Amino acid sequence: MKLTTRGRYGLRAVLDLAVNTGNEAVSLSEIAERQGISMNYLEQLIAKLKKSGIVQGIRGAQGGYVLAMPPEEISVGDILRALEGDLIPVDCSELNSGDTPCINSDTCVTKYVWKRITDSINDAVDGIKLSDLVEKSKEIQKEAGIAEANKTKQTC
Amino acid sequence: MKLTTRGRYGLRAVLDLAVNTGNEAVSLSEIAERQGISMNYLEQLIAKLKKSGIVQGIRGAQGGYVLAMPPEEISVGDILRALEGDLIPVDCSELNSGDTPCINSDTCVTKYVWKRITDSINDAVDGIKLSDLVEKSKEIQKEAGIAEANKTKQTC
DNA sequence: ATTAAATCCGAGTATTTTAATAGGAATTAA
DNA sequence: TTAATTCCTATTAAAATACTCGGATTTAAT
Repeated sequence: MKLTTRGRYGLRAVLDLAVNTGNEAVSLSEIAERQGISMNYLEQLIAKLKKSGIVQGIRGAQGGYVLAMPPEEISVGDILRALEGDLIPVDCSELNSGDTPCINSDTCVTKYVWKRITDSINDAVDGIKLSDLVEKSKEIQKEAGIAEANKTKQTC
Repeated sequence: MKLTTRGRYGLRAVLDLAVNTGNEAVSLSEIAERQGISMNYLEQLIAKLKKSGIVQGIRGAQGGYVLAMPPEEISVGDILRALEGDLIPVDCSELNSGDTPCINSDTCVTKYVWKRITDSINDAVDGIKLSDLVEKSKEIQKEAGIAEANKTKQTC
């Protein structure tokens, strides 16, 4: 029941992008350095975010990435699902229409459990917008003093 | 963000035990057969449940397992945590006191996300008691007709 | 036109986790 | 005494994860 580094790194990357976007696009190398994540790996994560329409790539020199939408319109749920796939605790046809119908659907009781977990997770992450995190981030930066940079490798 | 077979099989095993307990203990081979789970594997799962004080083993011939508490006092959360470990989406010191304190705790913003997810999952599973599932199971059995047995291998 | 900075794309790989299997020791009712 | 059963530990095949690597393509700046 863990998120992978895809979700963890990826969310931090999008937040970094949102916080550090000015007039110009933000390059992957900048994000990778600030967040202490390998650029090669980050590349794969941002590809997923691009495919889901969360970020937009700008090719060529001085290129980079920008958010494809205003941060108010991007939920943490959108980001995590782009990176991790559907946030469902089990492969169950009652939760995922893509699955072949379950033979035991009639007598299955645990499906109620899986449904509750699924809904609670998705409600939670959809209730948080990227803009909320950006705001929180700016508050915290103010409190901690702008000088204090992010030098250490973070795992979550 | 998936439960493993430990959580899925294990919950089904406990439910099977709860539903099929009469005056005598229920043997693992019975549960394994009814649920279509390898007995050797189930053994490992039930060991975790025993360690967490959810079931009690009765050794020797005609032995088996019984619930260590009435099903009203066992939550699905208790069962899943016994099988999967803490239901937390990331290894973060803000969520798990066992972790070494995070260096970035001051400037970390994603921790708010992890906290919300953690709380929502645990609230959801702690709100469902084993007795709720047993009841549901009996309702469904009645509807489906008692004759219809669980012959197929179920994955969730 | 050339160069350098960047995204884009697909292949390969070491490590870890999962999902088992296997074998045997200990216990106890019949 | 036997058979049924829990209990315990070790091993292993397959899958997933978390990367690394090499190169093609695009484009702003010179």
